[in-house]
Amino acid sequence: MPQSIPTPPRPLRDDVAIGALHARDYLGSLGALGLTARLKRLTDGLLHEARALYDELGLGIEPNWHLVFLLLEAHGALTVTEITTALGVAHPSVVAMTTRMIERGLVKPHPNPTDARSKRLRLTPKGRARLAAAKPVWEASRAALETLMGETGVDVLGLVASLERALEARSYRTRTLDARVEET
Amino acid sequence: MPQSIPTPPRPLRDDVAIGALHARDYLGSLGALGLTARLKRLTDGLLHEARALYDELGLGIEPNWHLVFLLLEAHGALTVTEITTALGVAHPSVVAMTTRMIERGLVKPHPNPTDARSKRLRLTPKGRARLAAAKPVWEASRAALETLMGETGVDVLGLVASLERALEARSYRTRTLDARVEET
DNA sequence: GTCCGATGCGTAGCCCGCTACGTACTTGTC
DNA sequence: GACAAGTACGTAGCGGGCTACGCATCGGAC
Repeated sequence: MPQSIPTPPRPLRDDVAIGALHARDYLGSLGALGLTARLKRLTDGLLHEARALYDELGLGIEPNWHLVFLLLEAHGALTVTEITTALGVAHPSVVAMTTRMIERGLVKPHPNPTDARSKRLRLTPKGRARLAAAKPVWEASRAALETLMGETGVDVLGLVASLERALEARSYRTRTLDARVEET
Repeated sequence: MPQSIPTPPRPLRDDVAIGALHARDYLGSLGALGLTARLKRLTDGLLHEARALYDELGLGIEPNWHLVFLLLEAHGALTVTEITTALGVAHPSVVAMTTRMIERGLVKPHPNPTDARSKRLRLTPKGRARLAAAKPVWEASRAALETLMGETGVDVLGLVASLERALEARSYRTRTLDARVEET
């Protein structure tokens, strides 16, 4: 039987400061209840650190453009929809990224001869230069992440893949609703 | 030796559509390079699903308020700073959350007799009612997450904790910079 | 050829996280 | 008591994600 949601341990007097509450301690004490918050903190932290690092190194790009760069390098020219399906995000997110990449002259839209609705995006010379400058950093980042994962002694990539698969098979929403019914 | 960043497999003709690229396949093929993006997708997905679920059930709260509710329930009244340190996020994020909770009448600020700069936040009756209504859902969510984690056969919470510890000891930024130097 | 549903892209609007900065109020020190 | 340094909170501004909606174009059915 899983531990239930913690109830007030001992309601302190309201005019008295609580003792030092530390994030890792508090979130950790919640078990699965704090999991999503911790994961969000973790991934947001990685993103923000990456952004700071990119600025520091003067890469002139956003960390999130990473995959778009690699995709365009590998395939020459892609439409917004193609990028969207490859990355598995909502298309407005891709539009937002590519729009800014276009504004900065890293990517250029070319009319699509066979379909006037879409346009193919291609890296500009400047975009290719930024990509080349960023690659060593990505390579270092990859090495750092592999070391980090190695330290944990867990197949992190495999775990992420199995979580993706599990949630694709049965969504978090469904799982929660089902668990709710069973309780009743 | 780790695999390096994939180079264009076979640059397609630009006016030709690429084959079906699927998110899980593409991101998975990148190994560690796609890890942060996949984690972000995963956690954002959980957040958005939770939001939709809360709306569907008419809870009238945001998923992220979860921890603030539990914290206030357990400690009666807390300042913004106390919540900030407990959750381990930047204080403007907490301000944003609590401001909206106050606007919706779930939380009420009380002047702090010993320090005019700060104010203590306390749940209102309405806030306590929302909390009570949400608890069963959190309980179901916890059960669902525990089952999900169990399916993976990995100690997910332990893994997250060890990642947090490892990154706290040596930041992602530092790790990447160091890996960069070693390459040179 | 015409019409209607499907598709591609863009915008609007909401919430999340962060850093940088401003403004009170406290506190420590001379 | 006065002043500097530190602290608590709030705001501004930037980037990220998503859903809902609008508009033009495509494509298949008739």
